[in-house]
Amino acid sequence: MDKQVPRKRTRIQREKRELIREAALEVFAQHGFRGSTIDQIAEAAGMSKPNLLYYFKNKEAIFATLIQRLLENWLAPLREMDEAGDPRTEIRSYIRRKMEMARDFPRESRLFANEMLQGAPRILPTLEGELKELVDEKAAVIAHWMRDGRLKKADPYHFIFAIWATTQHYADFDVQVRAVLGEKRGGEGRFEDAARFLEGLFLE
Amino acid sequence: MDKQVPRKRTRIQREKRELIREAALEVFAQHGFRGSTIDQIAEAAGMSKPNLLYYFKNKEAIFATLIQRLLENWLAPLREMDEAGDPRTEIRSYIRRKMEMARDFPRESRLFANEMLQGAPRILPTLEGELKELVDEKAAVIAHWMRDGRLKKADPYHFIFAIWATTQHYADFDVQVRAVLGEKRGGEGRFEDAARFLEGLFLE
DNA sequence: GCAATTTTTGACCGTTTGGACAAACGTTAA
DNA sequence: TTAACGTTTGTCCAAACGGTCAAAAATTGC
Repeated sequence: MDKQVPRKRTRIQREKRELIREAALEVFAQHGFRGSTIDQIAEAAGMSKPNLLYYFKNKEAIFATLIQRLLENWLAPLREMDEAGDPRTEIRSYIRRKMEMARDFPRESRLFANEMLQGAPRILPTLEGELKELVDEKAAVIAHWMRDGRLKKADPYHFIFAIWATTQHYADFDVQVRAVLGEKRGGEGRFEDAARFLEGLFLE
Repeated sequence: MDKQVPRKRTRIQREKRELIREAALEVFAQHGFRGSTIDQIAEAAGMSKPNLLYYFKNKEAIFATLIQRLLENWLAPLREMDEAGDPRTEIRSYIRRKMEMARDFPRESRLFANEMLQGAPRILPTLEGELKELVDEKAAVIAHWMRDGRLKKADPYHFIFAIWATTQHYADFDVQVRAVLGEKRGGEGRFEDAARFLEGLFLE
């Protein structure tokens, strides 16, 4: 039984694999896994399909590396929430960071949303394991802050959900947001406006 | 040029078309338009592919009727918000209704989310037209309430976005919510808990 | 009961899809 | 120069896909 040892990668392999990931993110985020084709990704990456399949053994493998990398970045901001810090400052920077992610990495957000809509077939274990653990921990921190009267009392889990929902909304439903806000308010400033609003909402 | 007159429909046609819509909603909501196949929908509806295509001329046509019906129901709750009513009561019932929709019609919510993620190719005009008009109108109502000191001051547009985002989150990201809440709190009561939390968030 | 109509089916078609493969091409280092 | 290795391409395949069609089966109206 020859184990699948991760081969040493050449410079070209590293570059091309990154290029493919970039292209695949674009395509998967818009059409989901089943709705995307290898040809689409290959074209977006400026190479032929067989060439792409030289770097990734199949469609699943491309998706897998994206999802894996996504989850690392996804949990990072919440991890940074520090029990020792000032509650309001901590919450405020968490909202800020989440909002910046919605602005700067909308495709990652949409990829995640797509996976959720499909019932999270590939990351359910991570959600029930790593994510749940992290949220349990941070919810306890928030609950503690609330008990000490340093934050308005509320359900800490739904508090976290609400921050997720509202911030990611500006990435996932960006079309709708821009359509409703129209020319004037739908410009670049919309993320800044949203961040300010959310700070008021969650920290009033 | 023979116009496509909407034929009179038999009882069977009405029933089967409804059955197909039901099946298609299930499939489209999970996989999006491109990710869904006619065969999948036909099987979910308990009929053969050619039989399904006897009732709808193609995949697009099925999707179109779903989207059309969806938009009507989607705007209804916001339409009911009444300027003459008590602001806090109006907001509270809007949140309640939206939350009930997330609980009772999660597939509709996911279908909508899927369309958004793909850039709303089929409903962008409606968003820029009908939806924007409605939101403009209701945002003005809310702004008025706020100016009169009957509601805490905030940006009315982002206020509405936040209600959409948080309520729909419990339908679209249901897997995640259940995974994080776990056995105990992830049961049927989660929608009620969420509704209570959101009332506090938006109205306190 | 029977003719007209509606519904269902199986067989089929052209295209797209994920993926395999060998051959050709390029690069490097002895 | 050449052998070894990494990269790219064109060709091919089987399965899945969206959709058509004629004919069979079921239903309806008289």
